[in-house]
Amino acid sequence: MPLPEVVVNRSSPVPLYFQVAEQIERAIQEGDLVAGDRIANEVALADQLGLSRPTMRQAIQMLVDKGLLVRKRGVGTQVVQAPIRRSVELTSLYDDLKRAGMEPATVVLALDRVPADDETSGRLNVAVGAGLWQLVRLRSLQGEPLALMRNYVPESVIDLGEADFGATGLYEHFRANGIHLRVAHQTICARLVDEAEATLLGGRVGDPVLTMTRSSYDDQGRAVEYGTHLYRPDLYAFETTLVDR
Amino acid sequence: MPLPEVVVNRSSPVPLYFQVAEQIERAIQEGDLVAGDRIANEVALADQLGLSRPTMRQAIQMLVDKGLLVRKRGVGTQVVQAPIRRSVELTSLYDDLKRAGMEPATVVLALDRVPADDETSGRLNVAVGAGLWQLVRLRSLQGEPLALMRNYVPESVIDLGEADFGATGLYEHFRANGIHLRVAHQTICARLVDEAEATLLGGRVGDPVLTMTRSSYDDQGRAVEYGTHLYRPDLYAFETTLVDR
DNA sequence: CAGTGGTCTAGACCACAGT
DNA sequence: CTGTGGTCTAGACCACTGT
Repeated sequence: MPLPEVVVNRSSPVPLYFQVAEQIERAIQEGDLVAGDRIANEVALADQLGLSRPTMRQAIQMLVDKGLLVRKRGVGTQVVQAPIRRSVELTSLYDDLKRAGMEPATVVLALDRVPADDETSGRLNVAVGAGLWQLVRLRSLQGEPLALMRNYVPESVIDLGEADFGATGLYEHFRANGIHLRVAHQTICARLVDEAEATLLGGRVGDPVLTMTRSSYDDQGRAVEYGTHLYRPDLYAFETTLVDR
Repeated sequence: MPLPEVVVNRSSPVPLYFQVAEQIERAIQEGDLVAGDRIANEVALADQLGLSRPTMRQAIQMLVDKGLLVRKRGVGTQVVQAPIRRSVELTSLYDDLKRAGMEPATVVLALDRVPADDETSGRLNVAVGAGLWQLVRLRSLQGEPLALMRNYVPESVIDLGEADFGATGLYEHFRANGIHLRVAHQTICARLVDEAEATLLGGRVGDPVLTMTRSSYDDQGRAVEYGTHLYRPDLYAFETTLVDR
């Protein structure tokens, strides 16, 4: 029984390869397929499900890209011997926490318009002096400060004046306004907090912080957001899955 | 001129989609295609190059996955407005530095056999007490300590006793012995160094460090390596490119 | 409406691994 | 040698975007 109970619904708007990948992923997460198991070959699977081989292959490729399966020519496809973790996706911390069922609270420390300086103009591909929204937020989890976030968004991209960032994440606000993020570049490093940061984050001068800077681009390739964030390393870490392609 | 000077060599062993992707990437990096440029549609490109549409599509997909292009249905494919950076790959720091033309020096502080404890056995999917190679290295750049790396490899995977890790990276040693890494899970965080670490890294107690733990899996899905590394944040940062799929 | 990417088919041949 | 994934073809229809 190389792959139990996968069925596809051809009248669903969900792509066939996605349906198949979803069900295989669930089989892995529920233990029907365990680490090291080999699944049937692509041709047999495609035949078994009544799909063409390219479609079946696309389903498997999706899980290879997620780091759940590995393929080896001449051998077959196997489940990776790794504990179950989700891969890093293009979301904000707010999304992360909500998905985990936590209830983060966000305080907006500043929301104003500033001219682009050398740093932000370069990151956002706008002229020096161009109008930017500046958003500074402190995010806490059960009363404990977790992250201090500073974001810049060109005025030409969206009007942030109307948004309530105590209730809505920045990325959620983008999505609701038809801006679809596609690519982001992140740099992660560490340093010590200064006095102002320590006060806000509930620590002392000399505490370490994780720093993350990120530039995000939408589906037109346009830079829409640049952020510099500080995270308390005792409460947050970055997890990534790398896949060799 | 939507896509200048792409030619394919059908007698080359390099896959056609790879040849095409390579040349488009070079066109972007050399400025022949600049941020915001739209390339011709898939059908036209395939026709122009004498390829089938799926092959042309695969070439474009490769660059979308790298974060160089973005696609939008009904609109087209455009170059992302981002400064040129390489995407994170599944390599060691040693590979990174060598590629950058730097000459890192590595000192092996320890190479011995230890029994797996609770932590390492869980990370490597071996029994508690199973034999592991332990490798501790200090990496420096032009005399300046950069990273302190501790790695564990099951004895059942490979014999590390013969290797010279002053001259060869761990990943390079894997490759040379037919072990092909495919997937890795990383966690990045920060803390303060203790006294022993500070001495080795050339700093003082109270300095911040970037921490990274990584588990790597080969093309059979087998856990082959677990490492906990410390990086000096003034000399190193993690860069990642995220792509929404 | 025309143009674009998104999905899907039913084959084919090849390269590599293991027996 | 057999079986596997890797690549490639020449079409097709659909969904979405912007005019």
